[in-house]
Amino acid sequence: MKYDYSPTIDFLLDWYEQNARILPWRENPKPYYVWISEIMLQQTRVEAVKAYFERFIKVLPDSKALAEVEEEKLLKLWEGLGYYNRARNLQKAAGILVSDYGGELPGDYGELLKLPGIGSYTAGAIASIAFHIAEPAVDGNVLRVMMRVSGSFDDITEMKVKKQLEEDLRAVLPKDRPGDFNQAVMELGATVCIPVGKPLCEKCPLMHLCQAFKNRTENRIPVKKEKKPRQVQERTILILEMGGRYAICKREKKGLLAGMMEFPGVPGKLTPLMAEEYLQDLGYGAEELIPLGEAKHIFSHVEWHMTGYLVHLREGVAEAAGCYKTGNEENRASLVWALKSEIEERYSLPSAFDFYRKFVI
DNA sequence: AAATCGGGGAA
DNA sequence: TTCCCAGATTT
Repeated sequence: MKYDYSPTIDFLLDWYEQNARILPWRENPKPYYVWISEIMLQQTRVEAVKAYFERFIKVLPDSKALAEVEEEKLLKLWEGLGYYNRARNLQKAAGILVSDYGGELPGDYGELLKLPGIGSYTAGAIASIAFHIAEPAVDGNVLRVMMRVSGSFDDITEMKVKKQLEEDLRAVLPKDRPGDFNQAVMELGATVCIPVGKPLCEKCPLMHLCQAFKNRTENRIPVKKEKKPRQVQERTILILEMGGRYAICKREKKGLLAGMMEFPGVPGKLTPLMAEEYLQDLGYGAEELIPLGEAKHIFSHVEWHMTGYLVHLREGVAEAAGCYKTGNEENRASLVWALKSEIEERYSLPSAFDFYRKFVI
């Protein structure tokens, strides 16, 4: 249902002036900085983004630098942030900016929306914050705050609900300060109208006009569909060591952790005997096989239960084997024999492997 | 419309 | 444990 949010505007703008947090990307909200920060902030908390943002713009200060950087270096900068296609889309978009837009972001909502990695939220955020264009930026915060304000039990996981809210907000957005308004709602959602635990309604500038507060339904809004349980995958991780170097290989181009580096892995939970046999079949004669224990890593929709072994190989056997076949995965991925320092400084090894990474010395 | 894609902090 | 985060893209 359509709702008139215009009464919230002045309260939100006044509140934001007093309560805006100091954030790195707010100090100088030029389009490139707003863009990078907004991409990093997708499904990621402000606190986690701060350090990544500062390091990123130091190494890649503009879209030209981003367009030209080696992918390996880009992914290393992104290591640990997750959703790695965000980084690749960032670089694709930078290439388009350099070739079609003189290296600058376009000050137009529709043009922004065309760029890879930029959807309706991010286009609105960049347009309003960096260019003062009156477009809404509806994220999870805005949906939660506004559904509570209007007392709506609409399911916010449905796209049409988001579309409706965007439409309602576009109609009333203050033309002089659209960026401040959008940020005000998000700030309020992050610090007062919080998603988990009891919202701090007594501190809220919208308390007197909030339907959820009036009806005491703030803890029942927003409504969301329940998500399906995660699938559990057993996996055996092999840390192959030979002459002080460790084997890592590139994951497939598609799917989970696409194109990131990993320790060789095999689907299933292998016992020491099975692991030894597996290596033998591949032509790797293990000198010693040390169980490293079990580790769990939880992704959003999959759960890895890992069993790890440290395998000391005899010098030369790896060359004999030539390449490494990773379990049931059809392709044969060539191994990179890396030093500890190279794994730390050069190759992007996702956090999923943190537990076993410790055993690389 | 539903599934996929990371990781971490808080309750 | 579960939830959810300044979502976008693919199926």
